[in-house]
Amino acid sequence: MSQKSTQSSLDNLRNTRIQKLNDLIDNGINPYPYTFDRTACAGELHEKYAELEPGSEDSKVYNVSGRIMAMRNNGMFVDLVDSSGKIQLFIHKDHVNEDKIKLLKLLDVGDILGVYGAVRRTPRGELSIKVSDFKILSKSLLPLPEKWHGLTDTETRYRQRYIDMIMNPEVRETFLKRSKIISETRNYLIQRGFLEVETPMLQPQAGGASARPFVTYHNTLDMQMYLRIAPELYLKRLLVGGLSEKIFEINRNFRNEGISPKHNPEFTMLELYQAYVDYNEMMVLTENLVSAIAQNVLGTMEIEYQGKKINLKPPWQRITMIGAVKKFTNIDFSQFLSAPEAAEEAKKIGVNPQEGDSWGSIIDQVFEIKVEPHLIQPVHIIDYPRDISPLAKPHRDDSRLVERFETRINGWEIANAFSELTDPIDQRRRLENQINSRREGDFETPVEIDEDFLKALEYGMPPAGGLGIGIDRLIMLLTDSASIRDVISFPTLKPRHDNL
RNA sequence: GCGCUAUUAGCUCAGCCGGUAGAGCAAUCCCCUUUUAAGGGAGAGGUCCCGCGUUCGAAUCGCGGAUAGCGCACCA
Repeated sequence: MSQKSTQSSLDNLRNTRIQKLNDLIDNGINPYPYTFDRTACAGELHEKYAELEPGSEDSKVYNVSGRIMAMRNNGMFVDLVDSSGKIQLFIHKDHVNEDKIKLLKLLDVGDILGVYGAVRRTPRGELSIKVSDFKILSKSLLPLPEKWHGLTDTETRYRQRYIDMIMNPEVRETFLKRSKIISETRNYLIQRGFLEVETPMLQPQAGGASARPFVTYHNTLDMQMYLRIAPELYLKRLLVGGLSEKIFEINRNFRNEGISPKHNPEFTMLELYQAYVDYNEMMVLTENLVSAIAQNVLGTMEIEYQGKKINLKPPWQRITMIGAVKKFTNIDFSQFLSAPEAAEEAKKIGVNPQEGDSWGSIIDQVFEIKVEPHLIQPVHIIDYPRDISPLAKPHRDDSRLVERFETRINGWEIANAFSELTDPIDQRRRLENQINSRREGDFETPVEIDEDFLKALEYGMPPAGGLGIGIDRLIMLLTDSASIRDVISFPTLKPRHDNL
């Protein structure tokens, strides 16, 4: 077998570039220098010289840097891209030292280049930099995907997000918006007196939600630990502590469950608590927060998601859960108060609850199947059954219900909020009931009570409204992204053991 | 976890009634030189995802596996 045939095509492409790298070094050039004195970016120049006439030029020299994305006419024309946009370079032997012109053939698409030159608009109208000198800032050894079709392979896009970002400007745009959405959220809350806090991700028991946790182990403490499924129980402890009457946390939760276009094992949650208010206040806060983010990041409250127009302008519609179910199924579950009766009614419309499911759980199942798909425009679904909401305060007018709402947009649960349960005796009873009704193979219900959380409540927690917003899904909506993987820079994937 | 679909050159894709692979782009060399997916020419580049099987012969058919996407289940 010849030596050549043992090399892959990629190896050959890479070796060609390594040869160029060595040629640069032989010419006394460091292909990986330390700095470049950048004085302008592409977008800035396009803005500044928008009025420059074709064929004319300015005398001011700028230093611009970025990645080479295309080369035409043997390097005479180069497309240079930085985070602000693209600008064409005009590298002509009349304006550049002869030795430097020779170096042009050692450049490749993908290299990071710094250039010095005046701005000029070509006779054909393309704003360009008439390069007088250039400096290689990083020699690229691996070829980028072709310029026309770009990178479309979903697996490579997610595994090597950096290529995805280089090739697909809309991907950069999405992550830019993600960053803005999160900082707008922070700004909004901080401006209104909320204090940002951090609570444990590594917890001795995973509480505050119903989900299967990731299990890990601490060696020195010699104990099993869990990655948090929610920060709720710790944030409430802080409310007991009185650190601030308004607190929030934006951070990761981890749930050891299925992966789908709407679920990633680690995802970002906003949870906030405000003392002395109830869930009514949380509804107002939710719609004001979400609509303000849309306005500030997108410049509009009217968005379009996968072809569906959604208007985020407050106020948002409110409907009780039982009322919503009645509206779409004609079944009034307030007339069927026992679980067997409710199950009977559910079966009539093709929803089949499991034996032993509670009244509230049956309504929830009917809601999910029969109502949820219709809720495209923002709507607060209020007053949930008590038995599926162990952390919410009983409804002041109806003991079977709690003061809880979930905000639906595009059918998705975007927010979940309650008048928080602050009665330590009731809270203990609810958590005990939950544990007692735990079924075989249920990995989602905690095995034991978080005694310290109950102890904290016994010291006295102020009445409070609490709100959780799934940030990734909100970002999906605001960026028109079909998959949660499109808004998480490195989504969870199985590692590959081949060479990809 | 189950089902469906996909996996061929660095990238984007053809080829799939079984006869041991093709294009465009990129890369290399030559020509041209104010281009915009620049143009013209030449040559090169492949474990057809992996394994086993059927067959005279498998990229193509069968079985098993890997990874991904989508759907279902679980959930936010």
